Amino acid sequence: MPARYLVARELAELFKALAHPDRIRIVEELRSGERDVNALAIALKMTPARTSQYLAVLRLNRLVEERRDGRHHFYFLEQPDVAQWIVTGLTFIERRFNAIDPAQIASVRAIWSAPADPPTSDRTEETSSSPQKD
Amino acid sequence: MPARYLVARELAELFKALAHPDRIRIVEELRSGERDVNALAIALKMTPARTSQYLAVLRLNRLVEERRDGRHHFYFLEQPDVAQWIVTGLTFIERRFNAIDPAQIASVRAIWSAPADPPTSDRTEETSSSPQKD
DNA sequence: CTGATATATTCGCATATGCGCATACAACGA
DNA sequence: TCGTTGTATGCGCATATGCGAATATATCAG
Repeated sequence: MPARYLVARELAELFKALAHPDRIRIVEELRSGERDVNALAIALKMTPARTSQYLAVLRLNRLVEERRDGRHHFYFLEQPDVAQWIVTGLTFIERRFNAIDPAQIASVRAIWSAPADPPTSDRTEETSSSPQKD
Repeated sequence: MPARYLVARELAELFKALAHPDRIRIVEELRSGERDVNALAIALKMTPARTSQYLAVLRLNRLVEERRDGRHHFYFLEQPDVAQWIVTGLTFIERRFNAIDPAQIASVRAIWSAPADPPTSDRTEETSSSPQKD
């Protein structure tokens, strides 16, 4: 079995794992440290169920790891470098359509490239009005 | 509309475009210069129809460009850096499963990282036994 | 220990998208 | 016109997605 094809297949799996906006945003969120499922769900405005499913996909691809503490399941980047790699990918979407203002990409690049924000010390119980730089 | 989500969506489109082994291999082939559809189809052991479809996906995502010369449609990387970026992605699949021998990844990395082979001067008419380092 | 609550995962189902294939169609050169 | 080259279309199938409900699992009160 040709090695090049095998490797291409695994690469394709990696790309598939990241081929969803919400999964990319999860990686983005985790740059600044571990989060539990609920905190992620709130930050990304998703249900815990979907959040958990996306995390499962990322976990299967060895992109995140789980740490349990009581009822909370904390997730963190298993390979933090992947975040920077994704940022590099912004280079290749700048020429895509005109759907995106280059200034928006620049601002997102700045956010991702900046030293990660420490996790806000919010309690996970707060269900709304968490500060977001969306 | 939150900029971060918009950008994440475009990134996800990029990942989707690359989320198939054959499309990755097309990028790989094009590292060494432009190829026409038939040459790619032969090298990748696919039908011209599928090859053309995959090229269309890559073209929509601004990863390849087309140059027509008579009956032949030549394709080449619009953003050659994307090949090196994909190679970097190999870093993140080395820990995936044990499906792949690390030595295989290393060899593929070497192939991709090496200065691209000049296109073999094969005629496109040869339908089999083209030299491959699979 | 029992029951109630908080947290996270899994399941079932409907819909959408991607894939592979075959085939029809279009563009070009001889 | 005829063969070559490439693209577009339609079909069957598999997989991904989104959502709500059901099911764990852990904590806590009594």
